[in-house]
Amino acid sequence: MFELRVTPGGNRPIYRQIIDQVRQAVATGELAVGDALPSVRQLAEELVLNHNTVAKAYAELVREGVLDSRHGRGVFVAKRRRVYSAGERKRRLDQALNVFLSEALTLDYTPQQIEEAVTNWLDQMTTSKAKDSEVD
Amino acid sequence: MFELRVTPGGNRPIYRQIIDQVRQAVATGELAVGDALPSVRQLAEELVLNHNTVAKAYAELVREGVLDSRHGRGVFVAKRRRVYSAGERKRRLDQALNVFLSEALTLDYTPQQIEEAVTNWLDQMTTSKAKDSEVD
DNA sequence: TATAGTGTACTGCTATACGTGGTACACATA
DNA sequence: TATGTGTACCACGTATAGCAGTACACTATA
Repeated sequence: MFELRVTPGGNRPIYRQIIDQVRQAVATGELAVGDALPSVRQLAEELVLNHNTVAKAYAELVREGVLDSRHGRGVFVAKRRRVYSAGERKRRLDQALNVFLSEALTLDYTPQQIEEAVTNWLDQMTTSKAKDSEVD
Repeated sequence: MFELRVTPGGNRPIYRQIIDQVRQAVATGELAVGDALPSVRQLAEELVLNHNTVAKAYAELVREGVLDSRHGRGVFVAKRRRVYSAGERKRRLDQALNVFLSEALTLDYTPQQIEEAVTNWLDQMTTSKAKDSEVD
């Protein structure tokens, strides 16, 4: 079962935390294509949040192509699809990478340690569930 | 010479962009220990910003241990030092890594492509200038 | 000593983001 | 018909981002 945890008052906004965790769950295969997510109000009640906050997170995930929403039915994990142009896609990766590496290097981790951490996480995230991902 | 570029109205706050770029410049060695940074007002004028915005970015970098500020003299690249406990340090790395990987995987990059991108950037960032970093 | 440049700390103001609370409507399903 | 769904509002309070201006203490240099 898909579990979500959230910490209000953290450095990261609540709806962002939801986005991060859903992204990760989809990436690892913990949530498979077609799986239903908890309804807006149900998840809001679980996490003691306002339903608008949950809806905001879901809406962004739909915009990103991670989720599909069907009016009156619920929200579901979407079939993999590209929502950004090639340039925009690369631009977003570069920015994310730049932010991450600057942070890691500032924390005084060595390049070796960083590469190792990345590899470990990727292994951990992708070996848990088999996934078929065809990419150009 | 150390150059900075900033885009207002972007998804990332201006003072954050300054922080990111200074972090990166220090990490790559483009800015060496002891180097002076542009003064608060000078940089503010260059970037057409308020000096408070620059001061805010510098203040955070001082808090992180990246910069030293000497009253009446200026701000300088600090000698490497740890400002976080071991636990906090790891916690921050994990969060940064989680955010980055979720983003990259959502963008539909494969683990192989991600590892390659990380390696390339680290090479590019660290081969430009030699750095001595002793880590436990 | 006087002056200029430095970091720092305020106050006030505007705009935006975040989150809550409530209401309402259209859709789907049993 | 009744219930649960996504979605779209509005109002409100709080926090963050950024600008503008002012002020003060420090440092260096003429």
